[in-house]
Order: sequence, then structure tokens, then C-alpha cells
Amino acid sequence: MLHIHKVSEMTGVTVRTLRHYDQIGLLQSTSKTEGGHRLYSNGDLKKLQQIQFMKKIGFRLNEIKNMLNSSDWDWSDSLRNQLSYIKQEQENLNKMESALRELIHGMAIEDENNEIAIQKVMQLNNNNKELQQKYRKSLFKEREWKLWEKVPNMTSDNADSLEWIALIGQLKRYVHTDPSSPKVQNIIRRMEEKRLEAFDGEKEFIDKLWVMRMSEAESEKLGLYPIDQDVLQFMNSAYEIFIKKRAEAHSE
Amino acid sequence: MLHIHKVSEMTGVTVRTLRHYDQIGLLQSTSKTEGGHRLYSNGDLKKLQQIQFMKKIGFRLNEIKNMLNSSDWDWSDSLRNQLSYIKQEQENLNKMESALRELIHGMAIEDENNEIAIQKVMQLNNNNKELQQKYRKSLFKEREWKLWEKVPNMTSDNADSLEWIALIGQLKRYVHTDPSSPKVQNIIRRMEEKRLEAFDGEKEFIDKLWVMRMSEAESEKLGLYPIDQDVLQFMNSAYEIFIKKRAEAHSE
DNA sequence: TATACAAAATGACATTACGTCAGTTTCAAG
DNA sequence: CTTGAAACTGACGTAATGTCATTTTGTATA
Repeated sequence: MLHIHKVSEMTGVTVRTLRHYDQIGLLQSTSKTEGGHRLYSNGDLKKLQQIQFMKKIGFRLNEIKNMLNSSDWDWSDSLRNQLSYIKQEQENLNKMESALRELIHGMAIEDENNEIAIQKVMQLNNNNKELQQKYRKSLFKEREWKLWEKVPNMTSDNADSLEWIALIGQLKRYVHTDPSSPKVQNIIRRMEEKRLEAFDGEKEFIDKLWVMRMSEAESEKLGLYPIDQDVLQFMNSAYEIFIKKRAEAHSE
Repeated sequence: MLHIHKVSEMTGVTVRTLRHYDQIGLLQSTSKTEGGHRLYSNGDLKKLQQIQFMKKIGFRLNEIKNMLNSSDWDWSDSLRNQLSYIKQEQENLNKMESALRELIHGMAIEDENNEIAIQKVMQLNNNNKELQQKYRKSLFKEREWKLWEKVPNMTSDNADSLEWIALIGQLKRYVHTDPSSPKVQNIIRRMEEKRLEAFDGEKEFIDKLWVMRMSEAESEKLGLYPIDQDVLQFMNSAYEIFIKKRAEAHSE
């Protein structure tokens, strides 16, 4: 069990940052002293290492949080991913090196008209961004895959799960109608009710469904949702209307 | 002459970012159309490339601005620097690769007790930060060097410059006294007067002196000021007192 | 056991480098 | 001379910390 300063020292992550990660629930120390001092375990260190990598390839903290929290997470898988990423990065740097050399030499000779070389160098930076995107995508996909693997299981032995599937199916039918219509709002209300009463293995599924709803914007960029984009978007706006209406009802 | 969208396309820097750089005076397009559309020149592209690199190694935008604006700036020098940086980065990645391999293998065998390996991997990240620091430092130093190269020149043919040197010398003598004392404040006042009446080549020097004053905090971290740290710090606090007093005098 | 002092905590506000959006103006092409 | 794409200018928003002020906790020593 390590106290916060020690962890900071070992990993180079500032104390402030660790506390922030705790606050947003990204990395909560396994235990605390009576007085509330954070005590980090070995597993916490692993998680932190994960976080560092995911940050490096451009994930936002809340995205990282979602992915790490979703129980199924394999640290050794991730390490292999990291290794492969590094190798790609190496290649990229090699390209960068020759591009720079070219530019330097070109300058000596012509000193102008090297726009093309400049472009080359700068676009290699983008290359890097693309690389990050690629790895983000692959991490995402891996996770999605594991998620949907569970669905058939659920459907087979549980009436509740069947209703979920049904609800999504219904929603699908109304995709091109008004999301504030009573029919749609009823479906949403039912979904919200079910969400609240959910438990156990199913809870996990439903939470994920909700997480997906939340990160819809991001996922659109990646274009990899198993639920059709439009259904998700529709569900999203319908849900927002639902929440708003309920809030209004409450305040009266 | 390229319009903003084209530049964005070529370099992967967003349009918003380019406008931002213009706004803060970091990269103003060489020319504009009558209607105010930005037109970027070849030189602007070079500057942008510079900016990208300096950002990569961790400079803040306003630091970059200061360094690029200070007339003496050699693009080919910088390219060589970039090349050398890249090579170091490659080495770093190699280390990272073997550290990761070690970790992956270690996991298969013992599955615990790999704290040391984790630490290794994470500290390689810091290695990267250190590398950046190192290159920041070297860029800084190069610039400082060019700056102080000018001082003898100045002193030789200009009474004003001599007074500057003298003022700094005087300040040095009072370093361990009260910065709000009349003696010190008089020196500061004289400096401020001279700063305001400065012009031409000298102006450049004085501006730089002031820039240094401003970025004292940052430079302390780097620990590379040609003017002794304590003198600068002293000058800084004395100047702040001076400004405050003047403001009070005004408001009465 | 009391005391003192480093290190931890919490909370609030600041900062950097953009993104996003809204409303307006400019430009090039037909 | 119009018209649509692309540029412009604000103004406000955001993410991931940094910074600072104040309070608590843990431990080493008297």
C-alpha cells in the first residue's frame, strides 16, 4: 500500500492529478486510512499505467473511465496493444527522420521551393494522429465486441432481457417520427423504469447501453456502433425530452 | 499566397487554431485581402512548422511567440535540432519496447511481483518528458546566447546601454536588502524611464530583458539565466512594488 | 502523552489551447 | 448582379490540470 506522494514519485503523475482522478472516479485508491489518506495498491498502479497509455493515444478521461470500469478488461491484452502501437510509432519516426533529412538537404541546395518537403514533414505529424485514432478504434471495437457477446446469453433465459430487446425494436420503428410523441415517450419511460429496477448481470448490460447513449457523439466519429446510429440518436433525443418533461413536472 | 483553408489542409492544423494563432500574435499571415481574409506565405508555413515542433517539446504558445518574434531565428538550425530530437525519441521507443516485452513476459511467468517492471514502463514516459525538457533548455540557451552576444556591442558605442549595464550592476548590490527601499525603487524607476524611451537596436535588448523578467518563473525551472537568478528575482519584486505604488499614486 | 511539523485532505478559482456556435461579410463563378 | 461557399469576428464552453488557502492527519521526539 503506497501513499499518494510515493505513487506520484514512482510514476511521474502529479499528486494533484491523482486526486483529480479519484474525484472523477477514474482511479480510486483501493483503500484509505482512517483519516482519509489514500492508499494505492498494486492493481491501482496497473490501472494507472493503462490510463497513461490511453491518454497517450488520445482518449478523454471520461472515456477511459467508462472503458476501465466495464469489468471486463484485460491488462495483458492492453500491453500487447501498447507494444504494437510503439512499433508503429517507431516506423513513423523513421519516416519523419528521412523527411527531415530531405528538408535539410533540400534547403542547402535550393533554399526555396521546398514547400513540398515542409508539407511532408508536417503531415507526418498527422500520421501520428491517425495512428492514435486507429488504436483508439481498435480498443473501442474490442470492447464493443465483448459487450455484444453477452446479449444472446441474456435473451435466452430471462424475460426482462427480452423486453429490452423488444423495446429497442419498437423504438426502431419510430425512428423517423417525432421523439416527443406519446408513443415514443412511453417507450422511453418504460426503458427508464426498467433501467432503475435492473440488477445483476443484466444491470451491466443496461449500464453499458446507457454509457453508449452518453458517448454517442464520440462514437459517431468512430462510426462503429452495433446499434444503428440513427436509432441511438433518436433514443438520445427522446430521452432528453423525457428528462426535461419530468423535471418540469417536478418543479410545479 | 494560400488562404486559410488550404493551409489547414496542408498542415493538419485546424482553421480555428490558425485564427487563434493570429489573434494572439503568434502567427500572423503575411498579408490579407482587402476584405480581411488571411493570406499565408511560404515563410508562414515554415514558422508554422517551427511552432508545431516547439509545441511538441512542451513550450507554451506565448513562450513560442517570444522566441519566434525575437528577430534572430534560424530555421535550419531548428531543423537540425528537430532531427536530433527525433533520434533520441527513437532510442526512447526502443527502450520502451523492451520494457514492455519484459513486462509481458514477466506476467506470463509470475503474474505478480512485476511492480518493478511496471515502474520501468511508466518511468520511460517520464524519460520522454525529460527529453523534451532537455530540448527546451537547449533552444532556450541558444537564444540566450544570441541575446547576450549583443551586449558588448551595445556597450561599446552607446551611452544609454552603458547606463543599463550600470543599473543592473547597482541592483545587484542591493539584492539582499528591502526591495521597497527608496534606493532600490529609484533604480527601478530609472529603469522604467529608460525602458519607455528606448528605441532601435537597444529596444530589442531591453524588451528581452523585460520578457525575461516576465517569464522568470519558467526560467527558474530551467535554471539557465545569464543574469543571476537572485538579481532577477529581486528586480522582479522591486518592480512589482514600483508598479503598485504608482497605481496607488494615480488613484488618489 | 503532548507537541510539533511534514504531508495529506478539501475546495475554489485560474489557466491553456483550443472547440463550438451564431451572426455577418467577402469572394469567385455563372 | 446574385448567390453559395468559405471567411470573418465575437462570445461562451471545455478538459485537464495548476495554484492557493485552509484544515486534518500521521508520526517522531521531548
